[in-house]
Order: sequence, then structure tokens, then C-alpha cells
Amino acid sequence: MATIQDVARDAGVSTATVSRVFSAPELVLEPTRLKVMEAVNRLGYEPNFAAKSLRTLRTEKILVTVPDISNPFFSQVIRGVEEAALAAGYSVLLGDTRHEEAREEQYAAMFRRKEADGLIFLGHRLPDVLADMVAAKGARTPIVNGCEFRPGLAVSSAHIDNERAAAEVMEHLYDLGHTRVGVVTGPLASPISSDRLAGVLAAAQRRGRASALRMAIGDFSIESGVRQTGELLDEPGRPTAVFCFSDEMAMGALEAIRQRGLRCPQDVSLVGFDDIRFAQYLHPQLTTVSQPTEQIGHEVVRLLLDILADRASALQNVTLPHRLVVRASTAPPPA
Amino acid sequence: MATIQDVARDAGVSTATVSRVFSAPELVLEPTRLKVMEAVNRLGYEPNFAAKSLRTLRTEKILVTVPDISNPFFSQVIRGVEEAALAAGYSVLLGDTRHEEAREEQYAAMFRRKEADGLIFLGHRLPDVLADMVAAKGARTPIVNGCEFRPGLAVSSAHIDNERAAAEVMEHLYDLGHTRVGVVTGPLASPISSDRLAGVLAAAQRRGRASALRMAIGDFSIESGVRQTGELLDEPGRPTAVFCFSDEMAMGALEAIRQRGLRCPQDVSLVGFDDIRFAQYLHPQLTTVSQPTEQIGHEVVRLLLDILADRASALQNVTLPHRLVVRASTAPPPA
DNA sequence: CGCTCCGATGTAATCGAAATCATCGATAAC
DNA sequence: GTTATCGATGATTTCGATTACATCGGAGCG
Repeated sequence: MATIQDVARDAGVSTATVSRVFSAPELVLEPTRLKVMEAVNRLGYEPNFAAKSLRTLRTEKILVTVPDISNPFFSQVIRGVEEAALAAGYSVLLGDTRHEEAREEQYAAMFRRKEADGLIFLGHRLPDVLADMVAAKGARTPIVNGCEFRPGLAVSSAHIDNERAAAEVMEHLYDLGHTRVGVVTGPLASPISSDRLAGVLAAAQRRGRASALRMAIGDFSIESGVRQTGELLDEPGRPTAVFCFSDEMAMGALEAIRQRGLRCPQDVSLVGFDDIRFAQYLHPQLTTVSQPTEQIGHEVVRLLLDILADRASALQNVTLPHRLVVRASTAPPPA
Repeated sequence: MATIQDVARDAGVSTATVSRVFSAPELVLEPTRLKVMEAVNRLGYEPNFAAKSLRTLRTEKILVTVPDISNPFFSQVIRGVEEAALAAGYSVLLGDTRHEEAREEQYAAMFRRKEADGLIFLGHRLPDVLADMVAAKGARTPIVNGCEFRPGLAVSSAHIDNERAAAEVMEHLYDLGHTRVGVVTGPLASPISSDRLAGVLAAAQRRGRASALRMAIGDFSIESGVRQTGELLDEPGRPTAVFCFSDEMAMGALEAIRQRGLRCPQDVSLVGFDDIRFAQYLHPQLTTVSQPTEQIGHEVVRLLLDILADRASALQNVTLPHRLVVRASTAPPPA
């Protein structure tokens, strides 16, 4: 591969001029520029990335870590991230942490090695080395969270109001006449689950239905949806409605409902969360909470770019709008 | 951030020794190594990636381009890639090309700039600049394809035997007694579609059913599944079975079947392709072709690493095993 | 007409780590 | 006891681009 020296020699100019042709073409005379471009094309020159990065201390890359890339919710957020990043001239380094701390730390090390200018993490944990960085540099640390807002983290973030969304789901079910509601949460260590649970409890209490609430803890997977919903359905005083904290678990719930010879929504109403692309093609079409996934992606990138451009002075925690999408999986309870 | 010079000074050794502590610890005396490690920890040193990369001309990164990352099939392949890459000390640069040539070229340029040591592309197109590279360097070019084998590309690849898999699907349907079969393909420019179509045609001819075949061209999306299947179902001489070239289109097909008051599989049998995680949770559970997605991911990484380590002399086109998974969406045609 | 200033370009230092080559002391061989 | 050998470490060059500073010629000004 040709280097800048080769181009300079071929074009009969200095390397400085070649460099300027790319980074500040207005400083170089048109005939010179053309001469250089000709040499560039002739030799098929592309500036070496490592050299540029070493000199400028910038990589033009964003590291994005995600707990599970095969989850359609996350992959849509990533799409948004990728799109916004590309538009700003950044590319995306992807890290699938698989919910494992060891992998999170591996990617944290990558970030410290300066393999990326910024980090977006879509999980709820921030490895210690990075937390230290945040503590030292404050709001100018180029680290941003998506989806999992937790005040203690001290990083900017973009997310929906999970508590309110979950409360709205419960209101919807109560309004339909349900009294015995089962809830399948995700792991409670993540704010995404604990916030939603708080919303569920608040709504139940407002309606005086807290004691009729049944709860099971899932892990957002389809399989855990089958299992946990199954347990709720098998208890005495079977709930007439089930609220799963993810659409995938709701898919599993549908299966559990069918396995017991019950019908949704006639016997059991079902609500999911996320509104993944598949939700409206399930049978029955799933009532769920729609998150602005791509927008979350755009927003976290914007927050990060603000920090990188030194435009951000204080933390920003952006709450984006969600929407309860009522479809065919919820109905009044059986008589 | 501390540099190797800082560490060397702090530990009272030369930078060469510090470097050796990381890259060849067996060459340095234990007390010296400890002294250095102490300094490393004290200063929180991490080797600067750009500097290392400039010197070694390696990035330890693999660029992976994918036509649509929100497609669960691809995201599972990527998971496999990511896992195998990480195990070998590589990290993954993700490029979502959105089926757009412009983006494919953007990522091709990244690769030429040496932002990654190797390229895995899961689409079917290879931008010209890269095709030129392949033409020039032959089998040692670190570019590998996943899923979309096409002999003309002259790169190593890992994929299933799409033609045979599609033929098996047709055999299955014919064995059940179906005669009028509708097929919803993907864009025919991609081998993934044309190979499967070839298999469909071959099987139909063997059974003397070629004239009863109906075909519609989709784009692998759910929506196109609804639309194209709908058209097939609305034609006179409605097919009693529909074979969609992706599970997503099959999900759409289910919707189209329902919209017409038909039942699957009693009135119309349905087969998908890919066996994405959701296929077995649809209702009815979907008959489909299971692809070893993560294994494809592992395999393309292995092929690439072989090239990077100079162990690969000739092209390798690996065919991995698929499996027809018969579930509840296929049954004999109505009497 | 000479001086200043500016625009265009060249020269060379620099980024941080890796790797080659040099050095030094100690051991072993004769 | 001298010298070849080797193991541990240091000095220095190198990777390829960016950029601060230097240079040079010509335009503008008094």
C-alpha cells in the first residue's frame, strides 16, 4: 500500500502538501491539488489509519457494548447508533457482552487503550476502571448510557420513562377490569426492571390491587417467559392478565398460555414491552409499550458527540417518549 | 494517560524492557518484570493502540459487514463471529450496510485504510476496490464471505447448501401430498435466493410439478411476506402450501393466511427458512430449515484467521450442515 | 524602491510503541 | 587467563501521518 511519501514523491510535492490536500484543501492551489489527486489515484493511496490516529489521538470510532446483540430490541437501537455515528463520520465498534462482566471489562480495557473515542453502553453495569474515569473527569468523560438510566452512574443517558410506561400498562389492564395481574420482570439488578416494577407497584397501590399482584422474575428470554408465566398460571387464583417486561418473554407467555389450553385474550390478557418488529405479527397481535429504539440510538450518539466536541458541560439525562400500543392481546377478563 | 516512557522512567528501566514485559515476558528477569508491573499498575498504563498498530501494521480487528443487523438471522451469525473473534484476541468492527452499495463502499474504504486486519461480508456484493484486491492478491486476501457463496467472487466462504435445502423443503411438501406450491423468494441477485430457487425448480421438475409452481419475489422482510403471500393466495388455483425463503417472510405469510380466513396448516401449509429463535414460538410452530448460524460465524472467522496467519494457500468454500425442522405449520393438503 | 506581509509550500519534530542492534557482565570453554 | 557465548537490558530507529515553524516569492504600501 502506498504511503504519503510515495504520493509526495510521485506528485513532486512535500508530504505536508499531500496531507493538506485531504485535511485543508483550501490552503493548497488548485493545480497542486490536482497534481496530488492524480498521484493519489494512480497509486491507490489511502491514508494509514493508525498513523493518523497516533498523531491526532483520535480514532473516529465509537465503542458500543450491548448485553445481547441477538435481541431485536438492542439490534434496533444499534441500528440507530450506527446510522447517527456514520452520519457524523464515526464508525461503530461492537461489543456483545452477553451479560457477562468479564466481557464488559475486556471492552472497558479496549476503551482505555484508546481504541475508540467514546463509549456507549446499553447494559446497566459500568466496569470499575471506567467508573473511576467518570469520577475523575466528570461530565466530559466520553461515556454515555442508553436505555438503563441510573442516577448513581453519573453519565449522560437516553431512555424512556420506564416507571411511567409500566404504570400505564397496569392502568390499561385495570381499566379493562382485571384485578388479578401477574408480572414477569427481568433481573432486578437492572434499572430497566426495577423502574418498571416500581411503576407496576405504584399503579397497583393506587388501585388498591397490590395484594392481588403476582410476580415472577425472568431474564428477558423467550424461555424464561414460558417458564415464569407458566408458574403464574399454575398458581391458585390464576391471574387474568400477564405483563411481561419484554416482548420476547411475552412470546414465551403466549406459548405457556396455549400449552394450558387457555386462549389469549379471552382467558388471559397479555402485555409485552419494547414493541419489537415481530410484536404486531404475533397471534394475537401483541399489546405492548413501544420504545423509540432508533431514536434512542440517535440520541446517545448526539450526547456522545457533544462531549467529544466539548459542547457538553453538564450531564444530560434525556427521556424519550414511549407509547402504549393496544392491540389484540388485551381484553376484559372472562366473566 | 501514561505512556510507555512514563512507565520506563517510573520503573527505572528502558522502554524496550517495558515493551518486552508485555510482548515477550520470558525474556525479562522476574524482579525486573515485577518492578515494571508495579509501575504499570501505579500509573494505570495501557499500551496505546494506535502506536502499537502503526508499528506492527496490525489492528487485531475484524470488520464485519451485514446487510441488516436487525435481522435475527444475521445477528446470530454475528454473535458467532464475535465470539470466535474475541477468543482469538480480535475484536469486531460492525458495519450495517442496509443493503446499500454506498455503505458497502464506505466500509470497503475503511478496510483499505487498514482499520481492520480482515473483512467478513455477509452480503452478496463485494465492492470493486476489494474485488481488485482479491484479483491481485488471490487467496491470501483477508476477505471472507459468510452465507452467500458465489464461485465468481473468488473468496473463501462458509455457508449451507441452499440448493439442496430448498429441494428438501419441496420434497417434504410433495411427500405430504401438495401439488400446487407457492414460493416467495428473496431478491434474485443474491445467491442465497437464486440457489434456493434452483433447488425448488429441480425438485419440482423431478416430481413433474414444475407447471403447478407459483412464484413471487420478496425482499426477506415481514411486510413483503404479507404482500407476496397474499398475492399467491389470491390467484385462482390457490396453492395449498407456501415456501418462504426466510422465517420473517413466513411470519408475514401467516398474517396473510389469517387475513383471508384461512388456517395454517389445515388450509395452507407454510415453510420458512433460517430457523430464527422465534420460529418455534409462532403459532403454529414453523416448519423451517435450520442453519447453523453461530457455527457459520465461527467458521468464517476460522477461515479468516487462517489467511491472516498465512496458513491458507487455496480458497476454501465450506458447506455446513443444514436441517429441515418439521414442526406444526406443514400438514397434508385439504381433501 | 525598499520593506512588510501574506499565501503557498517545504522542513522537520512529533505521536507511542515495537524491534533491531548494541552493550555489558557473567559464565563456560580451552 | 583469555576469549567466545549468552542472557538481560539499553539506545536508537522505525512505522506513516499531522502540524508547528521556516522559507520563499510576489503583491501592496508608503
